[in-house]
This record gives sequence, structure tokens and C-alpha cells, in this order.
Amino acid sequence: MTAIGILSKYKMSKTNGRVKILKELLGSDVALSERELQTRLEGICDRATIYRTLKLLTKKSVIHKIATEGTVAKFILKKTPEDHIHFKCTDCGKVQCMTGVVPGNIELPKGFIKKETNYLIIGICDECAKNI
Amino acid sequence: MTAIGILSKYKMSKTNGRVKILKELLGSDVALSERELQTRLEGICDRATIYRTLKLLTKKSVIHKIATEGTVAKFILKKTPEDHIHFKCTDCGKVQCMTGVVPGNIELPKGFIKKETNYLIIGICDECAKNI
DNA sequence: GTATTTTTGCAACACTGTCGCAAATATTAA
DNA sequence: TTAATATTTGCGACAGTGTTGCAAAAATAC
Ligand SMILES: [Zn+2]
Ligand SMILES: [Zn+2]
Ligand SMILES: [Zn+2]
Ligand SMILES: [Zn+2]
Repeated sequence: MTAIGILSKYKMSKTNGRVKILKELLGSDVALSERELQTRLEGICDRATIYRTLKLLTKKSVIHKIATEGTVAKFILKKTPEDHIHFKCTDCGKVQCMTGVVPGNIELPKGFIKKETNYLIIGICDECAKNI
Repeated sequence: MTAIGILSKYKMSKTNGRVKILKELLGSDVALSERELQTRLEGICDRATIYRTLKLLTKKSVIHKIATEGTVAKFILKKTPEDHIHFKCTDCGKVQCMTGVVPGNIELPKGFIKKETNYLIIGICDECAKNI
């Protein structure tokens, strides 16, 4: 689906900034932070606009937010609604979705109610592992 | 083990701040942020000292750091060296270790090297679930 | 086209976490 | 116990993230 298509689908105004932000996210196989988007967009729009857009797209479930050990949140297109694991490389810093790696069916103690998950594995990615 | 005992074991100077911080962590079954420690200690020591102590204790593996979806890191005593899941309640905000809940043996794609994990489940804790 | 609604940029803000450095405290050795 | 040495603290400054109010700008509806 195209950026414009997605914006139409969720009844979001098609502004220049939003289209460009979505295009970057659509074209990236790794999660991006506001900062990284800012750099890629070369000041096409304001920080605040990027944050607002990321928030809105997350709410619409177009993208999802990944909590890493650092301070920065990263965002990536949501390809599947299912729980899955994320991987963060300590070498290149890339954060990506691990599709195909299924987290075992986790059973919580009695009384606990699961809403969403945030599974992150930190290590060395396949690309970086080659150069060790 | 006592706060003093732990500090001795890891050859850390027994300062007032460190003892108090460790005591709070030893007495808490939920993860605490620097802010929460600050409040509990009622200004016994500086922000910077708390951050430095938390960093050092994490390095010594006395406590561990939990990344949540927000910006704040929380710390809790490390009872086991094994990978385990954490639970964050959206109602009361508590973050705790889920001992007993074992994450299935996750197999990464070829080439990826695991160093550490950060598994977080977000939902309603048993206590809060009672009052719904 | 104009009217209306939504979004933007800007500036200000609160907050987290880090660091250098002089002063304070803890450890050590006598 | 005291003096010498080593470590830690508090303070202030800083960089960075994310949020918000508001007037101007842009997009949508008519
Ligand atoms: Zn890598
Ligand atoms: Zn994902
Ligand atoms: Zn709760
Ligand atoms: Zn834990």
C-alpha cells in the first residue's frame, strides 16, 4: 500500500510531511527514531510534526513503537498484528522485527491480563556477525 | 543479604547514599526508577548519585535495568541470572519480574548472536484486575 | 472560489540521564 | 586515633527526548 493510500484509509489529511514520513517508514526494514527520520527528511518538517505523526500512526496501528534499553523510541511498519520479537544490534544499532521467530506461548500467573508485548533481544545481527 | 554485605562483597565504599538506595531496592518487589528512589529517600542524596549507584549496581549484576515503553528506566534486584519476563501494569504502573514464567526457548535466525533479553508484557496486574 | 477544519512550525517547557570538578567522605596504614 | 590517600558526592551545566499552546498555514469541504 502507498503512503497516500494509507492516509486515505485512516482519514488522515494528506500533508506533505505525513506523506514523506510514511514513505520513509514504508521503505525501511529497520525501525527508525524521530531523529533518524528528521535526518532522512532533511528538515522537510518540524520535530513536533514527526512526533505527532508517529503517535497518530501508532494509534492507527500502521506502525508500532519499540522500547529499547536506551532513551529513544523507534518505530517500524506493522506487518503483522501478532506478538513478535525485536532484535537490537549493539554493533550497528539497527532494530528490526524478527518475523518467523515466535515467542513461545507465555502463560501468565492467575489474575494477570495481557494487553500487549514488547520482546527485545539484544545482540549482534547477522550482518555485523560476519565482520567479527 | 544486607545492603552492607552486598557493598562489601563487590568492594564498593559504604557510603550513606548507597546503603539507603540498596535498602530501598532490597525492600521492593517492584522495579523502581531514579525518580521513585529520589522520592523514597527524601533528598538523602543527589540525583547524580542515584544514577551513578544504579549504574554501578547494574554493572555488578546486583540489580537489573528494565526498559519499558516510556522514557524511564526502572531497576530491580536481580534474583536470578536467567532470562525472564517483566510485567508492566498500565493501571498502577508497577513493573515486576515474572519469575516462574519462562520465555519459550527462542531460536534466532542463522547468524544472529544473542547477548541479553528484554521481555516485557504490558497489561493489568493481578491486584488491579480484582478491582475492575 | 470561499469557508471551515485540520495541521504545522515555533517556542517554551518538563524530564531523563551524563559529566567535570572542587569539596566532602570513606578507606588505609601508621 | 590521626594523617595520608583514594573514592564518592553535590552542584551546575549540558544534550537529548518528547509534549503542548497558539497563531499562521495548508488541506478539505462546499
Ligand atoms: Zn548489526
Ligand atoms: Zn515489530
Ligand atoms: Zn496494577
Ligand atoms: Zn527481572
